[in-house]
Amino acid sequence: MTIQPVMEYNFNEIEKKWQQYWIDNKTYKVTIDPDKPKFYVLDMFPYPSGAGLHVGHPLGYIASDIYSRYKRLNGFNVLHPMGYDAYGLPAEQYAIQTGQHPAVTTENNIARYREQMDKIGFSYDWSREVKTCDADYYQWTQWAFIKMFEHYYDDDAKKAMPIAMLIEHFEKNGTDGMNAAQTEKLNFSAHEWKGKTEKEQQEILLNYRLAYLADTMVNWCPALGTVLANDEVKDGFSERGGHPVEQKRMRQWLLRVSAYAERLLNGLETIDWSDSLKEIQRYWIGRSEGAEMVFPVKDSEVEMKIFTTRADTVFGVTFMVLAPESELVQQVTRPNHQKEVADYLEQTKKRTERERQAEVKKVTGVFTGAYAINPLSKVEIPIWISDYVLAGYGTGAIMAVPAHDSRDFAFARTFNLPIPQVVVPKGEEPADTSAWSDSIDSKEGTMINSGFLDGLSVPEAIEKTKKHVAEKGIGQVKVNFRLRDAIFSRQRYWGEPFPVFYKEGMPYMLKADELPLQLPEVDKYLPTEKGEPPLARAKGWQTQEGYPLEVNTMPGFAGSSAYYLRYMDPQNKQELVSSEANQYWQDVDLYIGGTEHATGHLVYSRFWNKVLFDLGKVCKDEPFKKLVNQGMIQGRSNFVYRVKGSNQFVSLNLKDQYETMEIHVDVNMVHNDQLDIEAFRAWNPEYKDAEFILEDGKYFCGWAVEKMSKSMFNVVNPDTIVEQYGADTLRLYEMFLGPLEQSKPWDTNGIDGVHKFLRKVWRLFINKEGHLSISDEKASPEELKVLHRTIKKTADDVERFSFNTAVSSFMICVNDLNDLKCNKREILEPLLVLLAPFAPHVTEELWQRLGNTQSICDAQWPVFNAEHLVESSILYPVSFNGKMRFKLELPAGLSKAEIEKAALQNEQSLKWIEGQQVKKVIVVPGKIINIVVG
RNA sequence: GCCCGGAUGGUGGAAUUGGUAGACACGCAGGACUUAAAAUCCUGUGGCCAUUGCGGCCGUGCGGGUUCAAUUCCCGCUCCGGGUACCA
Repeated sequence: MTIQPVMEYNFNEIEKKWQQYWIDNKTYKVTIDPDKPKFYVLDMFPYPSGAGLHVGHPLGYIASDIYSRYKRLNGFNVLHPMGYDAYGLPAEQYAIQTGQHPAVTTENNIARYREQMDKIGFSYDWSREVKTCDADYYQWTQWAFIKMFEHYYDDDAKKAMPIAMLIEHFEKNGTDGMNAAQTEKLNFSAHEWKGKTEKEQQEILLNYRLAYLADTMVNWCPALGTVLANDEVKDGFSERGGHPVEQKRMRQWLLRVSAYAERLLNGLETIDWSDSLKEIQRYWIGRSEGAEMVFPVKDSEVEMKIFTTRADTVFGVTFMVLAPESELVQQVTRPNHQKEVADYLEQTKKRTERERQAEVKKVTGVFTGAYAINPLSKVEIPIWISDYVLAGYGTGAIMAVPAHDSRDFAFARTFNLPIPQVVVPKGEEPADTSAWSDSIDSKEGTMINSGFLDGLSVPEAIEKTKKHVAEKGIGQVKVNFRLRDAIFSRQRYWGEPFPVFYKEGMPYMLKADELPLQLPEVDKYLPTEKGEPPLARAKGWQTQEGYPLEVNTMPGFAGSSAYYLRYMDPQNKQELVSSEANQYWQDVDLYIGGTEHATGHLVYSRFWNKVLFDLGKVCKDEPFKKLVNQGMIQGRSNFVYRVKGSNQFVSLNLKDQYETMEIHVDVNMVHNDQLDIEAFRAWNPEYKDAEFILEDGKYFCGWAVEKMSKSMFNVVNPDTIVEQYGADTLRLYEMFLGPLEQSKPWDTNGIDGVHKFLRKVWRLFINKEGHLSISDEKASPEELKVLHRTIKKTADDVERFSFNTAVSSFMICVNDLNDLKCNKREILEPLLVLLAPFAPHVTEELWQRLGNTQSICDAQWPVFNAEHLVESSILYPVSFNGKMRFKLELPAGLSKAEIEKAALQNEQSLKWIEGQQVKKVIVVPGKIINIVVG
């Protein structure tokens, strides 16, 4: 590194100085101030991993920091906090391997994260820091869980209600007239309810509570020794670690997220998130409107209830299919088919989730020997069992329409079932289905072979069938959701303990004054010999009365579901957040984070918030008003080319002359794709005596975009950049790299450009001797135009999160001021304010040198004055047939006709018109002139 | 398979409502300053043709279309990235 002369821009010294100043003066501490409008800017808080921050993490933090500072300069009281999602699997895995307490490693990692963040100059109010593993914080996670246990969802009121009201209802009317979200449909009278034991009653109530215990099929990950939520599983493997996941039946805590499906869906209409993110959530929630229809089973009392979105195709049904797990399987199977069915069930049970995923195309199934009766056509149709029907969706049973559903089609072909066509696409004739290789689309077309529906269009037929079915009492219109309840138990140590104890095997909640229930110490972070979770190892893990405490812990998303509320009032000992603080800060105005949380955190926290909203604890139904996704920073790897069988390395453009091997090199010893040969020799003893075949005395490396990871040697640390170029350069460069939302590789090739820019800024103020050289002369119209153009552009760009173009506009401005040799205070002082959100350190320094005694954070955003941009003349591009040919300077304010006349009379136009006729002239005043000839 | 994004010079990218394609920056080439280097500054830089000046033609993944005018709108395709996957 070169040594900076004193008078030059010395970023190391400046940044240290101002970071200390901000701490000493509590510059970023924020309190409730009713005289100012609030603005809440939030980053998704990080999980503090052992690897520290790499250069990709701060991308969103820098963007949100710029926005926060910008809002503050515009007079807002800005809440901009940060904390840590401190519970998680990696710390626990590390603890299992090393025996070190996860609290210790987590604390170390947090310290490292903090140190790295501090070097970048963020404007976080650290006095509001939240760590999810602090008892002071997780007390409120436990509290919220108790509230969920104590409430159920009323489908009529469309909100959460106290469970006491449900009990009251049961005592008066039983289940009659009650409309609550539930796991299983129950029917009992008030008399029956009163006749039950407490244990039985408690079991029944679990069917309704928002937090409940139930036997369910869970995603069990043997390698991690725990269950996982749906969003933690990708393609049959755990998202963290990539271990296989299988289905297993277990008694677990769940959150009744599905009760809020409709509200979670509708809420999306009211918030400003990207369309793609909303689309992901819509799909995940998966609303579908259809009909529930009843098919009687022949020679039996049993009725099969099915769900379909295409009731109109009911005349095309040739068989029924039950999910293997369906309760009806036992009821309908005929004695002479018992063995085949039992064999099939055994066989499907053995197939893991992974195999089912991998063999989607493999069709399996078994006939039950029973027949159902089509309620419309009265035709008898066979009932089959197949694992392509899911127990968890709809009713676990379907009516199969093979001609118009590809899965039903494949099944019918495999088992030789009839395939009658019932919908004919527009402009086509009925076809011979035996010639088809797949089902045909039936979203549009005309009904055939469908009794009273014949000749109707698909939408007409759907309506008519629904009506018919409702009138005849065969079924009802029904809405189904794909969204599942969230499994909330983890068989792990490093998470929030449940505030739960057991009496006669039934769960009960601790009292509010018994919280927090602290995470106990254990001798090992492993399951017990009996296979119980690690907390079962804790000594005295029971209540004072001796009741055993829950041994599962909460999942990762528990702690992140309400942290944004805690930041509003982080030290409150009485409540999660006071109503005063909540009324003032309300909700998050801007949330920045990665799109990977689309189906996890961003669903759970919306759910959690809605529950608290229903309980009157928070004032907003939706927690995150606007959300911006930052793109991922990918790695950019560098390669050297070793000549095979030698210790010789050949530069990129000469490598084709040799037989070479591509080897990853650490990108930190490559600059602009040029290898630092000395660093390379020192990197690894193997390369100590390496020889090089150079181009023009330089060694050029090849490159590729890959994941940022240690093994590719392409991890870049923000601290390295800060040391070399300064935090202000890092901030500007990360923004300059491209649009915030776009994923892009980290590439330092352009960083010199932004660093050079900051030095140019410095020199506008400071002369070669290192003294302030500033003039109080009145600014020229030209200088004012440059400034005001930049004020407008910067504000517009920041408002629409186009930070890369904002940086460009600063560069243009500084280049222009350089050309004008401008060193006037009237111009340079406001310019500093514009730049302050992007480069807070250097602007503070120059601001102070200009004689200001207050931090630039509290300056005022300059007022834009359009008058300075008024032009007396306009340089018109003149096009012929749409092609720009020359430019014509005309006075501003001419009429269309005058502009047209001037353009046609111009000497240069004659050449382009020559020999042709002017057919038309288009004039857009202030923009363009287009002359059509031919 | 389905849904959503994207594709612009050697590179990152700009063009906000259909109106001058390539702003800004990197890299590269040449020059100034210097004993030399670094730093700094100046000039050029989409491709092809012409180069004596002017200039001309092509060009925003590919093929069509709408329009006076298309990177921008419409139709059909290719490739890349993300989400999701038996959801009836």
